[in-house]
Amino acid sequence: MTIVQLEYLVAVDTYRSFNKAATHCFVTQPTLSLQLQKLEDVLGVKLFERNPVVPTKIGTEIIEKARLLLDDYYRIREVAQQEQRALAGELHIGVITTLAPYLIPGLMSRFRNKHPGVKLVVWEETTAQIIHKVKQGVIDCGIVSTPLNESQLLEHPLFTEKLVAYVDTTSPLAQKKTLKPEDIDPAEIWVLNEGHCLRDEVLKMCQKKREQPEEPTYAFHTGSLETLRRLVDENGGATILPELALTQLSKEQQRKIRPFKAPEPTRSIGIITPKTFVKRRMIESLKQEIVEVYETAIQAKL
DNA sequence: CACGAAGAGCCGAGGGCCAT
DNA sequence: ATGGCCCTCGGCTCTTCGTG
Repeated sequence: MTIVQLEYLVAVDTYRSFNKAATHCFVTQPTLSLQLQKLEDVLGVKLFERNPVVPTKIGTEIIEKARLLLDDYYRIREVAQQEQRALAGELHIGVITTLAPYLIPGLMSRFRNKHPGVKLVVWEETTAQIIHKVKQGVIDCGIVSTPLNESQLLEHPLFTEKLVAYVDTTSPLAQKKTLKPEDIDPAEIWVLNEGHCLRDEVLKMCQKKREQPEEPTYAFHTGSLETLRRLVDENGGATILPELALTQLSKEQQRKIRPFKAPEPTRSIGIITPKTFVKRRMIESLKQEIVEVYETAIQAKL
């Protein structure tokens, strides 16, 4: 049994025609027929019915295994090719909406300068959508809040950022210089809509010391931290923001920041990939650039 | 290292089968 | 009868392996 025979097998299944499969494999039809015949001889089973070309029951089972095996074979080749070449190609990344506006602009320009051969394609999504797309192979990796504990995925840690309160001057919370999570009433803060991991983290954090879990009173369905911040500016109240969202604030806005007392609440950001991910060098470079963008942004804020 | 035999893989030509 | 599809056959090229 050879890889070529398995490629012919899968091609015949795909095109359901020896002729079209042969054209696709860049050989003549007799060559493909002969190889398939040999494969059938070696395996001792008939893989296809002819006229019309339909896989047999055992053929269907074998084709399924052949597809998996060829997938691994192509991955091995890609790994070897990547080692030989400069970084090139496309890298599809999913980024959670609470991170993308503060990370991606800087990351795009840095990455393009260092790796001009790589085209970054970024998808701004919720965590659930990113997990789904990574598992489906639609995107190569996702930048999300970790841990997720998904058995099919690998998590590569990037950085841990602090969470702070953003409090309007009219709020009683503004009287304190530092806060404890239990100072904040979850029913009285602006939060993201459902599906965003930061919403869950914030509600969990504020409800730790409360007996009855509370749902936020304010109803505004947004996935944007900028909208939350402006809601506080215009309507009063408070919200919880990650550190990266504090860059580029005006002096007046900076006065609304209230850090938490130690141990400060944080969120961990990491890259998720399928366990069998291929573009290792690209993702390693991506990790390095993200950490540098984060550190530069945090230092600029200080 | 050079050479020849054997085997593998390919192609074009031609034939058989089947549906229209 | 015709056309499409697949199989078989004969011959060519290339690679591998054994031998001197």
